[in-house]
Amino acid sequence: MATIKDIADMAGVSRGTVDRVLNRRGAVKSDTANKILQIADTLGYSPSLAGKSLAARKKNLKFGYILFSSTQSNPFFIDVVRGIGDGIATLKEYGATVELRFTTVDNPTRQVELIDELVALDISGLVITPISHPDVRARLAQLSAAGLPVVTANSDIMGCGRLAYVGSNYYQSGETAAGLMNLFCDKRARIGIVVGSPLVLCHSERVKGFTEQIERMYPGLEIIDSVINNDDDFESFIVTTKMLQRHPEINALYLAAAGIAGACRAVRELGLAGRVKVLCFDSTNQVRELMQDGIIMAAITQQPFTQGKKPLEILLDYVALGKRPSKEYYYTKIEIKIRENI
Amino acid sequence: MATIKDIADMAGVSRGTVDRVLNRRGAVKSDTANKILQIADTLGYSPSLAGKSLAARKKNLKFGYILFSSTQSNPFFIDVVRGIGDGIATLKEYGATVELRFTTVDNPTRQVELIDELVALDISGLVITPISHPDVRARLAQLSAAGLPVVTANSDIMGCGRLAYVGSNYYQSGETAAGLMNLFCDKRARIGIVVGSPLVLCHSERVKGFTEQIERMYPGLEIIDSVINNDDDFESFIVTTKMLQRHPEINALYLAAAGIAGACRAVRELGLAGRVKVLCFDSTNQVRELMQDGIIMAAITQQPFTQGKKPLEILLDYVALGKRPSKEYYYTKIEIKIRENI
DNA sequence: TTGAAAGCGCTACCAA
DNA sequence: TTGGTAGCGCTTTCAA
Repeated sequence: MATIKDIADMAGVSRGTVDRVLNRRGAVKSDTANKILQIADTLGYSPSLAGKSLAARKKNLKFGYILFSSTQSNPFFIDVVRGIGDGIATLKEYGATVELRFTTVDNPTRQVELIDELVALDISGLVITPISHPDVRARLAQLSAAGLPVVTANSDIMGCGRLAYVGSNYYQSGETAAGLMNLFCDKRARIGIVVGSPLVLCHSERVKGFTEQIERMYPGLEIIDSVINNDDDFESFIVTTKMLQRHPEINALYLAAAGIAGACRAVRELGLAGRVKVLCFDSTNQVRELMQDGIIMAAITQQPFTQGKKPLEILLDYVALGKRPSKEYYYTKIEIKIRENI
Repeated sequence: MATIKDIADMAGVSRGTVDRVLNRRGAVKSDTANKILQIADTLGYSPSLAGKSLAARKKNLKFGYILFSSTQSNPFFIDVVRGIGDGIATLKEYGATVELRFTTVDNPTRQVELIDELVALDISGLVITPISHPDVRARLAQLSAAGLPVVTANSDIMGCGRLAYVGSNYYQSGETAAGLMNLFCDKRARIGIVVGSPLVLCHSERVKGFTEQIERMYPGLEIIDSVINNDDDFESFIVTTKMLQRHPEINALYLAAAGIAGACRAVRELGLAGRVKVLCFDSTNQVRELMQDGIIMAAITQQPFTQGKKPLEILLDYVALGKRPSKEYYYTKIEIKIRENI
């Protein structure tokens, strides 16, 4: 519980000097500096967050947050937005504010525009759910290089020099799905896959992890067919129905995208409820109900709340408290939900 | 982002007066008080934690923490202790310290002694993993009545007037186990149960939730037999072996206690690996390995870290920031772990 | 019943 | 290269 004042007293210097040494601002004679570091070390000094936070108020920090997909189109993002709200409340402690913007998944140009808009607002940090597009990557790389800390959330983008990524490990989620499927089907299944779009990175990673883990570990699982539903319930119903009719031997469905209700409706209308085992991602009220009805066996979930909030905390620590994130990848927990624990 | 100063200025009074009104200390003329409350309301005032935390340092708060079972006897508590350590670090911000004591599960007299020892140290809050015994309950009730805030952790005790409970919902864990068993065994299983001791509340709740959920929802699951292992690996091996020999029709094991390795060894030595499906609680390195080997299918876990840390935060909020806990039961998440996501 | 001021730990700024 | 000081929001104490 040593404070800067303690150190200053012991070293016979002023608090300003100690501050300069510990935070590398301004020049200090190396003798004094060493002495101060030495004392700080033996005292086990660790700065008080409360003190820092109080002092940071004068800075009037502002952060930017760009999220793709609005809450309407995908219920998953409702909890992400709740997390962001909670993060904003925390930042208020530091007198910091957040500028939040939304984009759609398919408009990289617009996303770059939004980035520029926020930068013009003089933000000192940016959280973004980046669209996988060279233009976005280039703009982010440029900003990072210029010293603006960037944190990616929910979806990552390589080689842009960002500070950290917060989100799910989609590949491992896919592996987990494979393991679950193996247990649920007693090591023997013929599987149909429904995916949103091969272009959405998180969906394709989920499929990749799933198939590769099956190849490695579960020879009894066989992937029969795979269809695309573009995350749309109606399309999902159509393509799933067709797949199940085409391959009556399918006895398990792996839903790696949204459009879950549509796929489940296909199962139900073909009279396959309970006979075809269904595994999906993310938990919504719809999923909950479908579990109660015995259509869906299990859902693998992310931590949307954390994925909304944590990135802001990382930026704050970095900018206001001078603390680099302790790791580059903040993978959230991969949870398995069934009827009883959802 | 209104501050006490803002309110004071607008009301034309001093900060002291505002403080007296907002925190109900000292007497204030009701006219002034109303005016201040009114202004605070329209400004949407919410106190700054940083400010409070800084001011709280002068109080030199001290809390007590009594945990039963040492880290040696039960690996689950290693993570609980890690959580406590993290909580202590947080409290340091507030200049608060924690006195930590350990007891064994079977010595309520000793636990009461420890409580008294801590009270003599003039603590302003107590976290305890209480032993289910009238003496403990009575002492806690007495302290709570006298105004000492008490939070129970990991295990609860009724009717002692405690502020809150942080821990798992063991009954619901049992229900979740039933649901999982049903999915893993394709709605049809003959189950053997291994339990630590019918006297340990959390074990009996796990069994109760399990059997009741089976009665309600899963008619294909049949409980064949149940044995007691006193949480000991060697005993566990013996009784599990005997049970499996006595009932060769058993094809699923529900392990509701410690002594997991012993039970699994019985399965292995009888050549039943893979044929008898094993479900257990809490994740340790042993459990991890047994999953890799395909002996254990899944583990249902608590959140030991949170269960160690959260109680301290609740006490701090209550004592230092004057914030009552938002709920009485802080149930931690019931997680399902398989080979891929453990 | 109220006001004034000091102090909790840290940072920023000005003066030396 | 260093010291001194004011101020962030809140609590507490002393004086009025």
